[in-house]
Amino acid sequence: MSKSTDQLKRPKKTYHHGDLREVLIAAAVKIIREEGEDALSMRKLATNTGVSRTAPYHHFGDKQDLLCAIAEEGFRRFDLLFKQREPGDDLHSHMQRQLKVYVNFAIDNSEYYDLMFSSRIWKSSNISESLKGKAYSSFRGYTETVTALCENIELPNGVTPLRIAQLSWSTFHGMSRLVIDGIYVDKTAIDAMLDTATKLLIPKQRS
Amino acid sequence: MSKSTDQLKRPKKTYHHGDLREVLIAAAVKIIREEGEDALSMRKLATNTGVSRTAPYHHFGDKQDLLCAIAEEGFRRFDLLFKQREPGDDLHSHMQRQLKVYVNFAIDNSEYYDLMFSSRIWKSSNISESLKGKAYSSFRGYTETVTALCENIELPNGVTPLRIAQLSWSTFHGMSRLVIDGIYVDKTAIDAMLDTATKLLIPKQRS
DNA sequence: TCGATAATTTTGACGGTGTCAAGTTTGACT
DNA sequence: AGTCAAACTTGACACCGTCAAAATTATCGA
Repeated sequence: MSKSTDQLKRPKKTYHHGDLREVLIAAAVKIIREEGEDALSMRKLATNTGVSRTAPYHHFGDKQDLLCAIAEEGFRRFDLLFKQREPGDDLHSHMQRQLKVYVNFAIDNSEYYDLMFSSRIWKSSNISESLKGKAYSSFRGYTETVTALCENIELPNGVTPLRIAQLSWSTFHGMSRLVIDGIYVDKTAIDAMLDTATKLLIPKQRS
Repeated sequence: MSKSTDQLKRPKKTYHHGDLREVLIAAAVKIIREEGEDALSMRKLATNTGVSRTAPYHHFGDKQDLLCAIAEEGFRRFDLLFKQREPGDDLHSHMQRQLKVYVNFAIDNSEYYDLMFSSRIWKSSNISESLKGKAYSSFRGYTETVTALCENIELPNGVTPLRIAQLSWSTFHGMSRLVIDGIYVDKTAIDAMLDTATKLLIPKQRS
């Protein structure tokens, strides 16, 4: 009886299962984290969740579609971490902190990061528009921060803030991937590398 | 008659097919380049080559084993390109040129580069030792060049040549991957980014 | 030259995968 | 209460990696 009144504003709860969609995403992330991306199959995912093989196809048109949803969730979590700025923090210290946040996020949440920058997703034609939008807005935010940082700083000839942003993003992405993909094994060197990166790439002042 | 005398020194030609192993690698690379890595299956590879489904398993214990062989071939080709230094070229110009060689190789030969730095390969336990060796020697060579470059240069506090090598490698790897994986689409900006990278990361002289 | 031997390739089989088509159950709304 | 659509299941198909056993073929010693 009170049920029907609750119903008015509740888009989350779906008909049969509760909210299969969210459960599926969580279960998929769990499989990837514990057994690797290759171990994720739609069938295993369905079985683990307790539904039949093709049930997920009612929430995701495709396996690819599921992967996009996970990537998007990754960007959501990343933004939450990356956006926050401690008060009373000058821009340079803020930036320095954020770089570590970036790389640490990538390493500690590689289930997400892998998909956020997966070639399978970005090279395919059926990447979701919302994922694209989220990713681009992340990069735009990053570029703006770097640009602000470059004000009142004398840059070398022909070097623009945009270039520094692209370049440093490449650097942190590359570093993250080398660790995630198992090529760099010495994680303890990461901090030192980040410090060096800050000194060379993120300008404080140039003498 | 002359056949048996030829036989003395010829480890290449194998018994039945000729040299299936090399042919398989080439065919695999072709499939990856034309249809993407996902499209490569042992069965299709066999069919394309004109042998039965399981014939490749006599030359590669595993699909993984085949991928390792391709990656190794990739490092072989990369080394050929990267090693050569034009005479009468000072170290800094040499380095500047090599960075473009690196990124161009990665982009133009992504069939190889993808596998050379593939997490599937590097995170698995059955990566071949020879591949490991080849990869490490590549990085060592790079580090040595950067170190030589840093001689007589005053580096910022706490920055070592090794760090610069690691950092710049990360940068070029990251840049390559962002392009290869379809995240950076504007390839025309690459040259400008590389110039900026040289200015900031590869020291000529610090004022 | 022939026959043994080992390298090479094939056929058959098993369990796993993505996903489409058709049917069945179930919740919500009039 | 009955309709309708959303959610889910069962069945089927064409692939996939790879193991075991059989068949083929090249090489070498006699």
